[in-house]
Amino acid sequence: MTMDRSGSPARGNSNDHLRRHNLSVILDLVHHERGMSRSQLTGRTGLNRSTIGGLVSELVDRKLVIEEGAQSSNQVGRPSPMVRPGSVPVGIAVNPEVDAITLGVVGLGGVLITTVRRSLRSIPTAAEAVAVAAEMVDALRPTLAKTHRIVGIGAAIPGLVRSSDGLVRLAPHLNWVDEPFAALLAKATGLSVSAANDARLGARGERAFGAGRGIDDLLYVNGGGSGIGGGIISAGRPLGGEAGYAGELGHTMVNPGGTRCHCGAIGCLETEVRRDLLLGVTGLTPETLGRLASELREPQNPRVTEEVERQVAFLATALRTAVNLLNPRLILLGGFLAALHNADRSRLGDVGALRASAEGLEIREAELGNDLLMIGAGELALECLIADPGAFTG
Amino acid sequence: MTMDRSGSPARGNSNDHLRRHNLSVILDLVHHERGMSRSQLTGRTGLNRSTIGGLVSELVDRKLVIEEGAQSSNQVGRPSPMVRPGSVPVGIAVNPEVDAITLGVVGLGGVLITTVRRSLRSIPTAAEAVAVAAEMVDALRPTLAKTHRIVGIGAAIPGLVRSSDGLVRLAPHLNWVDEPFAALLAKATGLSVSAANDARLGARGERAFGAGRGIDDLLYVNGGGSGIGGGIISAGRPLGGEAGYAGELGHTMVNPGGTRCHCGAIGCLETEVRRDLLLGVTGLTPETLGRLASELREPQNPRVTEEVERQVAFLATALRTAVNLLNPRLILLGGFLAALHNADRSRLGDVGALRASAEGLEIREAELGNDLLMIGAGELALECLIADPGAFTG
DNA sequence: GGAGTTTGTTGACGGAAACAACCTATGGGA
DNA sequence: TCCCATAGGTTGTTTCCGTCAACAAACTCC
Repeated sequence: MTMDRSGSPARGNSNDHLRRHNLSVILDLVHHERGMSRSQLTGRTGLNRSTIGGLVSELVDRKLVIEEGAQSSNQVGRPSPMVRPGSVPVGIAVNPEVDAITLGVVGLGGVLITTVRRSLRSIPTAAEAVAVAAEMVDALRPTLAKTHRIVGIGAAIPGLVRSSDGLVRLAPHLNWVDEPFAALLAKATGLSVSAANDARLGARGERAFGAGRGIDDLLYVNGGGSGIGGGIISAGRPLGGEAGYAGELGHTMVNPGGTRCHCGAIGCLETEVRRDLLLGVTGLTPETLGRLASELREPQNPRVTEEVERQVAFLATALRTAVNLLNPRLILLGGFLAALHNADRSRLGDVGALRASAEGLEIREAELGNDLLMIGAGELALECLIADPGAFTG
Repeated sequence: MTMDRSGSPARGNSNDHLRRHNLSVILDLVHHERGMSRSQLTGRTGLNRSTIGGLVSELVDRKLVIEEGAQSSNQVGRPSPMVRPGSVPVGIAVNPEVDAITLGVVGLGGVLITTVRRSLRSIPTAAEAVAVAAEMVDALRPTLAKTHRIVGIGAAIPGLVRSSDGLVRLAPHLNWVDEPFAALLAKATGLSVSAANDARLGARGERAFGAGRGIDDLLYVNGGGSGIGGGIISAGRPLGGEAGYAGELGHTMVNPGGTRCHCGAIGCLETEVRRDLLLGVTGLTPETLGRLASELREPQNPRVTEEVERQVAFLATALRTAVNLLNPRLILLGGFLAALHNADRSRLGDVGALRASAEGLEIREAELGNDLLMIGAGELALECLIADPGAFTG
């Protein structure tokens, strides 16, 4: 509405923005809490209850929320009806990987409605991935059309993604360099597409609906077969940095005498702390990955203990640096890092950061598991809806 | 600014907040740009010119801004009057150090009006520092009372400060542990006091009025006689983390074979990159510090070159980690780190971060020099005024 | 069943900004 | 010098939105 010619965003607020903001705040609360009573909404927003009434009924008209009959709540006074996320608007999550493309349909409240996975014979080019994803979206459309409306697409990419336009700068394992994935997918589907790094979206997912709920400053670190990624939430917001590349904890230097990383540096966290080394000493394979946590916790072999200690020490070093730099309240570990943490909680319990920075710190394992990327990417897809519910008409 | 808090506090916005927000936006623009014409204000805020007229005249009435006669501006059309920061409201900056306490009077627009420094014979306890600072404030009061009004106090502390209440958790060189400095000073002066780490305020100062103007993602790193501190600005906001301790870049691990740091870890940046070592090889003393930059740039002695190379390599390692983690657009180096940078720009020109993260990166020297802490702390003192100009009456 | 409590509903009220005219002020270029 | 483009001032109207107060509804406890 109020666009600005000088580049920087307009910062004034008109009456129009006020309503939009309030609608957004309410929808955001209902979405993230998966339902709140009207009286809770008045308490949380500080708005008058008649105002809440008006705003909620607008959201109901737009089919963004539904009102349920009041529940018996053992409290005196008139019971307040529950406002729950509506099921009409959905976002589509897309996650291209080396051997498959996964799609998810995600509704408000972080509900993963459907997941579809298509295996691939070879590593897809960006164009191929777009074609397959678009085809999968088209296949979903007839079913969805009956009861849902697609708001947009969020893509979780295993690589560096420029946030401004969804350009994939580098996805090493897909062999993508400077591929305009989001733009291509938008053109192929006619939907608005946002893309971001998978670990960054993992952080969003855990913060919104996982182990990081309600925590404003957290760090999510994920260990996968191809490396270590991270995502930072600061003051309740995802921290992207200048272009969206922030969070690359895997390239923290932890061992100057280590091996050279594909990034050019030596002794990065992800060259020292590696899943394949753990699989090697435990005799597991990517197929039997599920047993990794228990094998590490009850090692059958001194070499396992040794390797766990080695990797945990490096992980602790990297986390120490991150804690000193970011002062998070919570660190969430995902993938094989969760297994490492599980195996040696004592060592990771105190990473040795500055006492003040560390004293409020908790280190836990991520919660959302396999659904995490779908939920995080869905969050990205639904973001613009929540920012401006007024633009949506069910 | 005051609008979006994604935490639990009330997040709704009433009509009242709207006016407050708009006043705040305008005052913020005028403050940080040190003056804008009314037509520029309409452009930047997107508000109607009659609205701007009303808001500006309220700010004029409150003596927060003044309007100057229009300037001749090579443009056709009626010239627009300049709106400049008013000189009435001032903040007081306080900086306790081991050998002195410095006070500054800072006005809107980041103008440092006065500086007063009182030397100390010995390292002050917190109580002593509070007493001296309060005395100095009282000495300033009669003069200031004629033409100014004190809005509050901002303190720059060489240590870890809890942002919620200004408790100094640890200031190693002052030997302070858990001293409620802000609360004590507030009680002694009757003014509202905020406190923060000095490097964090340096980052704010440079971002507001120094080399970081207009840059939303930057990292400021300062090297002093007692160590290395840092401050992060992310998405235009100071990054504090859970309790305000974020930014401790000095404790990034850069050398596992290094010496033990007072923080307990080994090989921290600040144990390897040290001003005293540079002074040692150049034969300078803290008193002749001014010549450090030139001595490093034109080394008279191979040992200087060697030490510079050693330190620059460690600094580059720490910056690499920070760039990968934060993806800033700008790194500003202050103190002796600026001299190091000056001595070996080529090495620091590319710290070896991920290509995408590094490509938009610039490394420069800080600009504000001696006034930096005063300006940063003044910014802190004036913060609540700018957030809610309606509460101020000249 | 009545008292007390909490909450939704309704309509009047006031604040704030947009918008529309219309006029004035100022400076550049033809 | 005149005309035009830009910008501010003033006044009124319109629109939107949140608050407020009074009332109605629904539940608990005695």
